[in-house]
Amino acid sequence: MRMSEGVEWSLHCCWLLAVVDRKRAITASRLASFHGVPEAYLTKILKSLVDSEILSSTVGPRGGFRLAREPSATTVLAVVDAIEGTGHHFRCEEIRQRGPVPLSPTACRRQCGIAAVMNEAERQWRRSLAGVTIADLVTNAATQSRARAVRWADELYSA
Amino acid sequence: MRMSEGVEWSLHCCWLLAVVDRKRAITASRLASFHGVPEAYLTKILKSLVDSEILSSTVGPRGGFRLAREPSATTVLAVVDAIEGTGHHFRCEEIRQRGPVPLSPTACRRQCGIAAVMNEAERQWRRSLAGVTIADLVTNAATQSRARAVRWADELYSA
DNA sequence: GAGTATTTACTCGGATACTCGCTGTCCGAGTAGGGCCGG
DNA sequence: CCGGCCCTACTCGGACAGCGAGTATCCGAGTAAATACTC
Repeated sequence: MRMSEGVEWSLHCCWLLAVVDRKRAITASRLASFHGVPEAYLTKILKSLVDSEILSSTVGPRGGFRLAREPSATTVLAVVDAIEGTGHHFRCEEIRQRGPVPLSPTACRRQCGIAAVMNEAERQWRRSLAGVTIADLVTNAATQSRARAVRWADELYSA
Repeated sequence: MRMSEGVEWSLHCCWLLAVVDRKRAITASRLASFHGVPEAYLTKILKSLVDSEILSSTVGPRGGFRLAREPSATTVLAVVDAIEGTGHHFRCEEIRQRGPVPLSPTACRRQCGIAAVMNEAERQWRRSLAGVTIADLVTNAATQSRARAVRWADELYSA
């Protein structure tokens, strides 16, 4: 049950886009270079974020990606869901209805107790992630982190 | 980020072992039959539980598996960890140290803010799972579920 | 100098291979119960 | 009848294939800016 690598990349990209000027788009190539990750695959990840309306993309010269909304309007949970999908971690296969002595369908109206426990835990997980926004990530970031991002972005603009 | 199927099987097996008489071992073959899952693979799963000292196994005739401790002494979290491993869901690859403008190692002493958020969410998830034991699962189960398990076990004993 | 058609370079997006972990299976080592023999 | 020995059937455990999701990559369609030309 490891989380996809794309989640880390996505959050770092959102963070970077929030730190630098939002009016200026950043290309997938630049984002990949800054983070030291393969460009082609990152593009695929970014597309998922666009599909979820977390980022917006502009094609052609001077194009690239930018945040679709204010940083405070996008939660970490939304980013995770965009990459990992919204399906439950624990998928109840209803094995209580299998075997030589299956439980009657009427008794299965009530959700399996095991699934209930797992889903409740996942709910707590989602609640925690829903409480943090991209803006919070920027606020809590170390000064040095923000500084290097801004410096890098300035070099981009001057060139 | 889907959870392994073995988790569901493990929890159902632990539940069943807790419901029936604990002094009597149940073979992997019987457990697989009751739940309608492949026996060979279930054996592999059960071995993980034995390695984690959640179950104990007895070989030879009249052998099988049984709970290693009281049902109230084993949490759902322990079962999940036994199958999925204790590694973090979110593995921080420290991409802030990569790229053309890497963050200085001294600044990386403090944990990456993104990793901190993800780990906190996982902590909430684990806390929720740690609050439920196998005994709780038995208590909360529907009467019909317990009844069919006991009936099935009785047939086993009589044979 | 201003407007416009054209060029052009640059962007994203979908179709296409590759890898690793979960899934599934098999047969062999080891053991404890059950039967047999002897006293 | 009772005790001990041997046999046997049954159990788990580790080694061996198969598949699907995630990972990684490439090239083509589309676009908006820059440019050159005309009025």
